[in-house]
Amino acid sequence: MSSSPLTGDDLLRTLATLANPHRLRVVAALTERRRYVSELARELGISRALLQLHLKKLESAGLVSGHLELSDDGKAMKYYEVTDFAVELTPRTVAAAARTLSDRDGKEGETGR
Amino acid sequence: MSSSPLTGDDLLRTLATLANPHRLRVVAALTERRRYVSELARELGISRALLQLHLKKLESAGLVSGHLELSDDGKAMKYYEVTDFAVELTPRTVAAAARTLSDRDGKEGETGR
DNA sequence: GTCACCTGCTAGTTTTTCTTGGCATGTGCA
DNA sequence: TGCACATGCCAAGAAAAACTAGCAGGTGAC
Repeated sequence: MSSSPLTGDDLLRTLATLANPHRLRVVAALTERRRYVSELARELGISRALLQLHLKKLESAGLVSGHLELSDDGKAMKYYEVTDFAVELTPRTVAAAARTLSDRDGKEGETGR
Repeated sequence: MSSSPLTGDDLLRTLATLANPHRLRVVAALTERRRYVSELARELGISRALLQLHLKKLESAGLVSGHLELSDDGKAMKYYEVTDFAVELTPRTVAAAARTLSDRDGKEGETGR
């Protein structure tokens, strides 16, 4: 329930992260219940390498989180679950966030954040 | 106030469109008041060609709309203003949208739009 | 030992998006 | 006529994101 208005850069990262069909499906699947990487890859019909890349992006954006666990038979499984994010997108919220964007394209390191 | 849940493809388009610092600033500026292209380009400090491209994307995503008008001195000015969009981003809304995604990467032409 | 299943990383290609620069059109004004 | 400002579009290069393929390590079971 982090409905606290994000900074422009965070909003940008969140939007860019969600703006991908695979990642949207990943979030959808994990919303149902948590899953481990290989399981999810099979379910979505994409390669593990690709999925890991998407999971990495989702995780750095704080939308999902992964935890390494040992299954009963001793195998290492990395389980992922969704974070309880909440972002409201309206002209006002976007305008507010835009004002805190770090200079040019987010290259410059600003005070914000 | 179109808080009606978008289809997966529409959500994807909306997210992809907003996931850009220039477009975020454009929305922010237009939220204040409407503006014509050249005016906005000067204000944001970007080239007109670039801005037009961003405006085109924003418009096809339905986030802004432009109207050609004739100024008092007979010049053609294209004024843009923001649309009153509203999108809620939470695991549930994302999951719901993901289920309506057109097959592979949205390449397939579906019924929607 | 060999197979099946789990994780993680990286180099390199392909694809998409972003940007720039130039060119064309039209109006009013000195 | 030449200048200032408006619009629109396109070709081509630059940059960023997506994806593939391959290799590494580890455990349990037959």
